[in-house]
Amino acid sequence: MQRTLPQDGLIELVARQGGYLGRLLGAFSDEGRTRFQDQARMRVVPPGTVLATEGEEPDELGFVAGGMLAMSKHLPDGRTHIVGLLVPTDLFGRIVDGPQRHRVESLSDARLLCIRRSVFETLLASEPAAQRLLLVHAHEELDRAREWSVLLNGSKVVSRVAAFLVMLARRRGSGTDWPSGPVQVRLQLSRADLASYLGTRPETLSRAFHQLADRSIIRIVDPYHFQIDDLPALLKVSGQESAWGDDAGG
Amino acid sequence: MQRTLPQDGLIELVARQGGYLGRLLGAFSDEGRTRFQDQARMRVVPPGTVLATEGEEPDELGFVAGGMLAMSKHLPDGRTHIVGLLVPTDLFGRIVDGPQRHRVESLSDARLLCIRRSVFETLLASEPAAQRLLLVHAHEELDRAREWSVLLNGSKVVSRVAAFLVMLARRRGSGTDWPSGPVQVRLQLSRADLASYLGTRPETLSRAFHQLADRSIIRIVDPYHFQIDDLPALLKVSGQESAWGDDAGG
DNA sequence: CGCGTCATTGACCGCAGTCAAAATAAGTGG
DNA sequence: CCACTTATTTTGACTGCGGTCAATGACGCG
Repeated sequence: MQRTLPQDGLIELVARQGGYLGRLLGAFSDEGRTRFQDQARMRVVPPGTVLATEGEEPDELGFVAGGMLAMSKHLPDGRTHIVGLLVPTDLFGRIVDGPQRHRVESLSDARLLCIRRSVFETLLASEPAAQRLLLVHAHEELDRAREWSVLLNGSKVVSRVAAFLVMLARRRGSGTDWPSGPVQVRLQLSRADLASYLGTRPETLSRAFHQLADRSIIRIVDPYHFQIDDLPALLKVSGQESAWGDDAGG
Repeated sequence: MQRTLPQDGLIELVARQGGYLGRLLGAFSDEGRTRFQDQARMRVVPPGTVLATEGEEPDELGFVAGGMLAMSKHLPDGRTHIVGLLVPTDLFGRIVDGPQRHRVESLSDARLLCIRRSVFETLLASEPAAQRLLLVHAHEELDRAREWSVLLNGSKVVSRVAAFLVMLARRRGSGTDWPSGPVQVRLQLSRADLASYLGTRPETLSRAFHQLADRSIIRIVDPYHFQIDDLPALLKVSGQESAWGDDAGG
């Protein structure tokens, strides 16, 4: 069982599939892309692997090529909260100097494209377009984080669950507009992890899911698979209402 | 009553007093600093002034030189939430392209150092150190936003209020360590605004303040002035506990 | 003095956190 | 393949924090 997979093909694949890493590599010069390819290595990790802990200064950063990671913080009372999820093409680890501000841990089996921070930084120094992309991305993340804090704070748990399901569905059908039929989504998190992310408890989560099922909005295939039967209703519950089929004609 | 104040002295003052703008100007070349000084102008605005609304693309960005601004988002149900406060040396407006993601509004009388985005951007293009600072700052903001979402979600309202008071006290006594005596802090927000920021209602806020007063942790001088009588207890309630006098010996 | 604004206080109630237990899924050894 | 253990999800009963509605009090202004 090899831990280091054949790289070149995968990197190209990742670059082609778009997302953050794709755009970043697209902003690179051919030379930079080649150097990145030479220096990066692919890692495969099982669930529960801690990639970085709060306070330490890791010398590697990485892109998620498959699976799901979580960024978590722990409160003084011992509890721990997931402040963000990392999905394929997302970057983790510190781009700028300084200690890690949160723990990074794999929630599922994951494939990671890793590169030494020093290498990445010198590489970046000669790629102004990539630098700018990094800045743009940081601001996008910031906006997302603020929207998330509003969602966590302003709405009931059913709304958060609905919003999360919408997010999964949107990611699945990205690009093409909605076929108005049922769509299956897969949950890659345990109830406990999802609860931590949505700022609630597993028990309350279960109630929210079954409330949506009772209202015929979703169908619970098994604890990790859901079928969305009534997307408009789901959107309404999530509090987003519009902006699905309306702007998907790109 | 002049709306455009004498600039040069003020800019230098702001630069010297440190903070984000100070560091940014410090990273500029002498030439860049001069050009910034030439192009920036000082504005004075009354409370309630809307500097930018969600969706628009403002052609100016600015630094807060005095007073307090709020970044707010409104939910589909009509309610509005303050997602961040801007205090002196903070920057507002979009550095990168794209529409404004939240409304920016003055909560008090405020002095703003404004500059056209295009000017700032061309200025920045020849200042790599400043560019990097911008990236670092964006990531710091991101971490702050995530910490904030944990605070909003994980703790009770008294804890949030306590944390907010600690923040005010920390800002006031910045640099020097704690004299173990009572400290006065001034609130620059209405109860409604603070409630929106802390994710609660004015009524609940009032109860939290008076609960702290009943426990002799603070003294309510008037609705906008508080005296902190027992800082350790306040820290304990806020859920931060440590990290006050311990690391202030720089 | 009357009015409007804002903070405070009180009464009520619903959502969700907590504790506890049952049901289901998943893994282990015979 | 089945008995047994362990982990995870689901259901139930209870409680409390905090949101909501409503009334009172404090303050500033015309």
